[in-house]
Amino acid sequence: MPFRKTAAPTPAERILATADKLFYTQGIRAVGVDTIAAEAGVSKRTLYNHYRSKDALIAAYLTARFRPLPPSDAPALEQILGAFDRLERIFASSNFRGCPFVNAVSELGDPKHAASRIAVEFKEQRRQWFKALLERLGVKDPDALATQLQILAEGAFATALVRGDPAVARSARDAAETLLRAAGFPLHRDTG
Amino acid sequence: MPFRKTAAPTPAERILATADKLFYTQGIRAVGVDTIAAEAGVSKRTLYNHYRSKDALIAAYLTARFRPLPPSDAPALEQILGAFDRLERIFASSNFRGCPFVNAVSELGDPKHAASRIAVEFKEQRRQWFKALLERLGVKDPDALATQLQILAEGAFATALVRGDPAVARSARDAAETLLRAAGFPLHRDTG
DNA sequence: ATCATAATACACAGACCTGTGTACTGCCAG
DNA sequence: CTGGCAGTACACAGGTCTGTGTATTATGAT
Repeated sequence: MPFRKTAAPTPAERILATADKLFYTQGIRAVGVDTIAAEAGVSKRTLYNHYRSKDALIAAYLTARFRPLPPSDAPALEQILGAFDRLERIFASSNFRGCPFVNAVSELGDPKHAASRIAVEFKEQRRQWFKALLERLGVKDPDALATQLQILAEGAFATALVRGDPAVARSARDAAETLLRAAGFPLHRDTG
Repeated sequence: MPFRKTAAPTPAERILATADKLFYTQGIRAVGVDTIAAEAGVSKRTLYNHYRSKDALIAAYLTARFRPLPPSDAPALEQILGAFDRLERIFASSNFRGCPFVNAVSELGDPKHAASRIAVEFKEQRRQWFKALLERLGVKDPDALATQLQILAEGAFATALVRGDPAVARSARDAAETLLRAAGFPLHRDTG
């Protein structure tokens, strides 16, 4: 089957894309499989032929969102602060509804659900991303600082969700800058 | 009706207490009114006589959780860092399930729901608590720093929820210390 | 003792949920 | 042309959900 990459999306892809949109914007428990199948232009039977249960579809939804940040050889400091800059754009997007992984954990509750494991792994991956860059910078305790930066990003997500104000990202970025400065990186100083 | 304060709780109180426990630990959408009524030892009719709808009960649940921090005349720095210390105990409690306000916003989605308003007000109240203490300290920009501290606390909540690790609170506290130090407060220095 | 209030038990409506069963249609490879 | 496969349409089971209706009992104030 040649040209699959540019051809129309398969039913499975449409189902996943629709689930992603609805799960994220309306909540996992709030959306039924009937709705997903209908919106994906697919019969419910087909949906269950591709995903054995709603839980499996939920797991697939989160797995598909689990993408590593693309590697870059830009300066480490730039990358770290750039991540916070990107948050503001994410928060400003019209359908922003918080972090899908945190939302899933919060909604599902059950720590034994696959969603919990995926969420933990995702967050740890993000933390490691920070850590690798901090190691490249040679800071004293990259692990601790990475955790702190990750907490800042997490807090920005939650606060942006509640307040509905993307500017929170800038506050988080400012705090990140302060933490980096305190770790010995002057950046450009605003005050002489 | 004398002795009401020490007498057995009224049905309305039992309903609210039960709703609080179940909503918080299992999720709002995951718990039905039948369950709440049964667990509160009350007929469903009674529940609906006290709360006109589940949404009203949700709002009452969050309103009841909306309690201001008790005023204290301890040193401002002590109070701020003490707040982060308390987080660790909160996170370690066996039924910790994240921030009920954030969870409600995340679960309900609808920004028009009363829960959203209550959550925004609660978070702003917390921020103002930080801000008042920072003003007392005479920091340069109390508003900005208050937001940053609030973001840290928020991030600690979400991270503790996902990771299930109360020690996150200490990371947040460390970051808060760094931010305060950078604002000109030496605290006690660990390093000469 | 009486009477209003409050709570109870219980059935029910109407909607929605996940998941399955079944029979039919279109399509494509051989 | 034909057989298999993927998808469709549609009904249904069995459960849960919110919210209401109704008739009965308990309680407490006067």
